[in-house]
Amino acid sequence: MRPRTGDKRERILAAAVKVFAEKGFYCARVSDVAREAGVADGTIYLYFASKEELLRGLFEEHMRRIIDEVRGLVAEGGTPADKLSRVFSAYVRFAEENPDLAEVLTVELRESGKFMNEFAGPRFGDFLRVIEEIVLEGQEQGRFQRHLSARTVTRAMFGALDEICLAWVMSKRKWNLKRSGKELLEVFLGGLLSPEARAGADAVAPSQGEPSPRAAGHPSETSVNPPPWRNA
Amino acid sequence: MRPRTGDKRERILAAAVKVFAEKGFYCARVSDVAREAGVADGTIYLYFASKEELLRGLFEEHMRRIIDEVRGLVAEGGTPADKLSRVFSAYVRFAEENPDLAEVLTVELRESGKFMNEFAGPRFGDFLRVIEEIVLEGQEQGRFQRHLSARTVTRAMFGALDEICLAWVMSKRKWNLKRSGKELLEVFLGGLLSPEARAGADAVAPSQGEPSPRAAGHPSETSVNPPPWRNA
Amino acid sequence: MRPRTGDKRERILAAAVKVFAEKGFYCARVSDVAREAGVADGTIYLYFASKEELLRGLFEEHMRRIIDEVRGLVAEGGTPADKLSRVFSAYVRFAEENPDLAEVLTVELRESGKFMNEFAGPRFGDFLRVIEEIVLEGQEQGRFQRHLSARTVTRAMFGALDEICLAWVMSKRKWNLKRSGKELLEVFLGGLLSPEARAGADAVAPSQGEPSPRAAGHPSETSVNPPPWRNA
Amino acid sequence: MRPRTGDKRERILAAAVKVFAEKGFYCARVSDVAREAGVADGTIYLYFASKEELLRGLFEEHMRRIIDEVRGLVAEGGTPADKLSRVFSAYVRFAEENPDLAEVLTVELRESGKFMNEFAGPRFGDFLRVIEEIVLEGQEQGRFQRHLSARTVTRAMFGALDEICLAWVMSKRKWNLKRSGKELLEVFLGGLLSPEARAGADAVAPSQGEPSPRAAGHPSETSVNPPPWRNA
DNA sequence: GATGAATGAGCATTCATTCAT
DNA sequence: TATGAATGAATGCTCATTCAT
Repeated sequence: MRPRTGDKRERILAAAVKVFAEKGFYCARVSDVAREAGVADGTIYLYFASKEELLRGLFEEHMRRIIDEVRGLVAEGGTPADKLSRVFSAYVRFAEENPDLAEVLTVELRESGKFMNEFAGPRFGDFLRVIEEIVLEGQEQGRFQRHLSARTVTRAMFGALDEICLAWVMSKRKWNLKRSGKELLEVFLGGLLSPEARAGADAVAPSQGEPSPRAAGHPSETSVNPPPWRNA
Repeated sequence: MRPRTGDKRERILAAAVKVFAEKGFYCARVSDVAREAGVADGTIYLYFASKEELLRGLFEEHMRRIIDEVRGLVAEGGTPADKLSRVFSAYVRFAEENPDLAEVLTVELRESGKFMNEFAGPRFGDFLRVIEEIVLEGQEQGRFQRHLSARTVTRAMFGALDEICLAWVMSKRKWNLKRSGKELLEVFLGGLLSPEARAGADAVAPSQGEPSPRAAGHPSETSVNPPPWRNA
Repeated sequence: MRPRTGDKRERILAAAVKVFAEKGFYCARVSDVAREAGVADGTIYLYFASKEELLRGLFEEHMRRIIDEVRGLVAEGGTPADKLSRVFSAYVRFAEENPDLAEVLTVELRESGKFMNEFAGPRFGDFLRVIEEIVLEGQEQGRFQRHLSARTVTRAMFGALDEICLAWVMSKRKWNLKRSGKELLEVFLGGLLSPEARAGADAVAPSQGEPSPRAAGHPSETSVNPPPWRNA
Repeated sequence: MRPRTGDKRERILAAAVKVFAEKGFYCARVSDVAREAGVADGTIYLYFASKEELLRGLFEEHMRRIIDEVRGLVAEGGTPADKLSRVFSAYVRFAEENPDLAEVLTVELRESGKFMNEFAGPRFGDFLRVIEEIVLEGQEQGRFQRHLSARTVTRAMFGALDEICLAWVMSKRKWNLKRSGKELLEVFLGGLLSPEARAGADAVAPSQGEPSPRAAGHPSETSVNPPPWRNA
């Protein structure tokens, strides 16, 4: 019944994600987005004040969703390691399911400090804070090493995850991203867990459950995980 | 009136680093670079075929230097952990000493996959390969966990380091980057080292030399390491 | 304020004719054409892909019209001499009525062989072919001398007509072009007609109707037909 | 012994002819001319004040030679028809021997009225005047039709000759230009000669000396004189 | 004289944004 | 609301010309 008023805004945002991912924000023309969305150029300005506002809108919209989802995952409880595990999985799944969006958020987030500071910053900070709280919780519980800066570790985890996802997107999705996410989690937990926690049952040992996994290591691995670079 | 410092090509490259870092590649005007370099607009085109070639030149030039330096560090020998330690330190020092360049390399490296694949790719791949070889060596020696994908770990390390450095640059260098680099190394070695290696003397235990450092963790730490986000 | 006369594309083409005639294609700036047309610079690019395409468009448009008109004149029938007479008259009238256009077509047609061959060539060839057919017809009927190359004669007629018109245009229209056209026709028919045809009634004897016209020749003539050169 | 001071000027002029013929005056770069001449860009400015002066110099130089040559031919005496015959032959030979120069003089002479009026005009006028005098002489002697404007006829002859030569140059010299020149002369004399002169022995009847020349006319002719247009 | 690196005015073209319909 | 033709400021790049060597 509703004449899909909201629909058009969504179509524009979706088109923007696709076009920005393809050509980059600066190379993308507003008319490209309009064509992709099936609306007139001018129509975009009924919903967004400018091309930059369109990017900001895109950011706000999706980051809110992502943060909400991550908060939900954290609220499910469990050990901090469990929570991190869920967050890593969610992040990877998100990138797999929305590669264009992942690319835009990842790449454009960095383009221009001005941009980032002006509006990407706040939301992005919220996102990092949610993760940081998990790390802090782990440190308070004595499960994570206390002498590490939670902030640094958090940002590092984000950087690592983000880089892996970007590499995966840019390489045209040529390898198993889920598995990479699990390895990442394993590495970070390995580095984070305190000796006591490590001795206990807390550790999430993803691939260690399989006895003598892949003893030969990298040779066979190559076919499983094609190099993130070497795109040619 | 005209500064005679250094070769004109170098002056242009240096100016490009500064201007691109300030405004981003797309927002920077060629005439901005020219003014910064103290040359006429046209002069830039005597050394670079286009604005894009200027960026490419900047990339080539500096990546080569960085890779050479890293290779030198690796050639100094020692355990893989030692090598990683030196690489992490060098990377951090590089970012500290060339924040503008670090920002440009980091940010523009991501802008547009086309871009990356065309010319950033090769050099960037070389860089990653050098690190990957350290990881592979560690795995072959049984010091690093064999079941992890060296490629994934390598890319994750780069992503983490890069993110930390970018955060530091963007936050106007408000905290001790060297220390963050050491923590990063500790986390990754913690996740990488095999149980046997961990038991031995191989582990680089950066902050563990100080007995129970900063048991209170984050509260006091906050003032030491201001948040990487929260730029205001 | 904005003149609504005619279609915008037409206005731009008309402006281009005027500006190109005044300053020549290469010296004319696109913004000159825009100002003359009363549109914004960018508007021109809604109708023509480039400055060069604007010239091509101008060519196509007018040559088509001219060729159609000449074809119509030929279709009216009569002896080949009659047809040539009509074509010569039409050409002269066209130059008189569209001096700017005549100048552009004439001058730019020659500028650069690349140019000519690429797009002026086809239409221009069509134009010449129409005339050549008249000459061939005359030769077949035995009215025109058969040993002459129809092609050479055709091209010579075009060159002569064109030169006369250009001289007239460049001299600021200072003399009677129609009369020059008639003389030209007379000269060419004099050279073309076969002895038999000349003896018959076929010859168009333009000024011979007037008994011993202007026996004194050039002295008095000078004031009637000011020199085509000597523009001052 | 002379260090060839004049030599360099000649080399530059020759290079300019070649380059201007290839790319046209406006598309040719001064550095193209310099490279072709084997001198530095700046050197050109030791001999010519500007790019335009270079063109003007080229014009002056060659037109003077041409005019002198034509004057010499006229001074050889004979009937006006003989003189015209020699002039036509010389013009054609000139184009055959200097196609690049012919193209430049022909094409650039027309590009831009400003150009022509400012400096090409005078020399070009001299050239035409020499021919006009032949025509006037013929009219005074009663050999050429008196009622025709000598000026118009002269300009027409030039236009026709010029057009034929240009077509020949542009078509990559694909046919016999000398023969076309002879036909042109024949046509013009045919149109010019007064009935009395025609009856006498004055007429130059180029191909009529050969009995029943080419009775079949144009069919076989096609292979002799490939079409001036139809470049493809 | 000769050079060619450097200059910077000039211009074609793009594209975010507007607004009459 | 929606349109898309029109706008015109903005900018990468060219190239004739200069001048220190």
